[in-house]
Amino acid sequence: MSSASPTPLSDVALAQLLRAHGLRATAQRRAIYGLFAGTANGHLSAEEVFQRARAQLPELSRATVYNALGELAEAGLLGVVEGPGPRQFDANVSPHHHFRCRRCSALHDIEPARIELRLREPGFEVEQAHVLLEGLCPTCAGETGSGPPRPRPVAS
Amino acid sequence: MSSASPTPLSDVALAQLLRAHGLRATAQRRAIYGLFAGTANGHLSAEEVFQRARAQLPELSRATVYNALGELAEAGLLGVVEGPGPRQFDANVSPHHHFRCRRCSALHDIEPARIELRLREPGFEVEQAHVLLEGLCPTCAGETGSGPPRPRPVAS
DNA sequence: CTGTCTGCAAACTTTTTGCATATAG
DNA sequence: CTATATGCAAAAAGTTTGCAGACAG
Repeated sequence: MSSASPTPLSDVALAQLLRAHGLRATAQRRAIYGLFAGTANGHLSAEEVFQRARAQLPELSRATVYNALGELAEAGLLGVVEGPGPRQFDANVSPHHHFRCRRCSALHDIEPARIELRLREPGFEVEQAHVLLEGLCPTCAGETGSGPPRPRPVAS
Repeated sequence: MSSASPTPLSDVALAQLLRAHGLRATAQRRAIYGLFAGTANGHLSAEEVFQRARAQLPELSRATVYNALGELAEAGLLGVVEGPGPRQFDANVSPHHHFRCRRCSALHDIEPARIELRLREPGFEVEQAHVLLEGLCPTCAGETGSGPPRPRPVAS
């Protein structure tokens, strides 16, 4: 979780990806989307994107960040995670779920294949499901409450 | 869904409920919580609460509404639903899930019993699950795309 | 009475918008 | 060259806060 950036994706590749999705490959969009390509399954808020991207493009404005993120999300290149606090944008576009540990506060990605979900309610046509599970992760479940509860700050 | 208000709850009952939860039974809180008691499983935003409650208490201010809603939620009398757009407060405190129709934007409550959910991931101890389903509700699924797609603004 | 709650207004955070300029294709 | 994207700044939307006065208990 510390520095897993398995897909540094070249500027050229970024540009091609953007254009393949009907977006002009501007420097701003390349920088912004590049952040996600280099952040594995990281979740970033608009403000975080703004701060990081501005390191490369000091002229960058928030409006552009919001525009770009919205366009990237609409193009299907980014996922959006709503919740308490600011909207989070997610490099992981493939549908997936989350597990939050009530002890260490870590947020784990859960692959859809790992979850068995069925709605027994006639008439409703389910197209997508967002599941947030809460409880104890393997690590914290192992430490049988003997250790002190670690309220890990925020991390991800 | 139109006017199911099975529990009009008297002012006295409201006051007792509030005090039972450690909150002073002020006129504002009675009016605000009364809205929910009369709204079955309705979801209301802070602004909607403000508008409706002000009908009874013209002096009511937004700050008080936000304060009261926060206190009611913290006291366990209201649930909070985060999502796109404003925070929604929920009269239904018992754990349950939601289904949002992508056509009419309505938010339906789904009882936990209606959902079959299992995590096939060893080590994780699930204690709670929050499921948000998206798709077509019975009404919109019935209108087989023949009717014009109604991107109903916001309504709820 | 006393501590909590309210109303007001202002600040704050997050996101959107209008318009002139810059740039991708 | 032309349509689209950017930057700036201001506004909109949602929420929180500080403080003097009001009210529940």
